[in-house]
Amino acid sequence: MPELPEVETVVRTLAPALSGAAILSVPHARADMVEPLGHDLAASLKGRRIASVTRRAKRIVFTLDSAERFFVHLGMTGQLTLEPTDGPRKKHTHLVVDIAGGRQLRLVDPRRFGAIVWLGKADHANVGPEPLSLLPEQLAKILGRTKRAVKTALLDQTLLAGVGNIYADEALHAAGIDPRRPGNSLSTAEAGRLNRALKTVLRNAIRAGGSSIRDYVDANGKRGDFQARHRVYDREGKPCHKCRGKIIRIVLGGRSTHYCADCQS
DNA sequence: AGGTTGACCTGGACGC
DNA sequence: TGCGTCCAGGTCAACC
Repeated sequence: MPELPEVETVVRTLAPALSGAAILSVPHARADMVEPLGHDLAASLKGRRIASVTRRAKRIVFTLDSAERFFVHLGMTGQLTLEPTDGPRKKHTHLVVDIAGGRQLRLVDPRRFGAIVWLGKADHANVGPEPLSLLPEQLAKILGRTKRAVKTALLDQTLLAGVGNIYADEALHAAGIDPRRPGNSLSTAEAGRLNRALKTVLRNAIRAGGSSIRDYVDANGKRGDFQARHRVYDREGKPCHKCRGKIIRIVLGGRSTHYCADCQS
């Protein structure tokens, strides 16, 4: 579900409420969703304060007053919300953190593709640069090193962090680039266009509060609006907004891929 | 070694 | 109504 704009929206709705807040206890943490396996999350969090809530890639990062960190990854169906302590607990609630002031931070994730990862003082591993602060020559270099389809390369989190299936398709459409093109076949100008398109699409999506296809909500339970402005994602058979061409759907690297047969080739 | 495929899960939409 | 099939904002490990 959640890509960079959705995760960023969750962070922005959580941070004001949680910065400086005290963690009272951890009444529930599903053991098989905590990494490293067997780590005692409750013991690590109890009595600490949350210094900040930030985003890195698709990860919601909590920094404690001890300078230790953990992050929540939402997988496909994760929802991280703030609820009143006495509010009803939804099915598939896998993490509950008691916060001072009668609030609970809760993770609901039916498919359980998400995770709660204790970092301690270690750094994030295996995540590429952030697309919102990427220079055009950096993107050109990243793509120039692979002959995989450019769409597939954009999804590789070790190359670029935070872009997922929706925004890869949307950015390639905005840049007018065929998603099947080998990464190393893009010209410098095309890489530059793609770099700009990624930033524009991601920023607009953040401004709209993300895309809610089915599950995604922010920390207050509110859905995003960006799905109404998708140009290609989930628009198979519909007309292209740019050229009236037909949006087609193919499978690339095992992922559903949408593009305009006319203005992206 | 780079690149592709299936597995991990639940639930909603669809067809019969 | 009730099955069975397919699909989904992500990421790994296991394979060619």
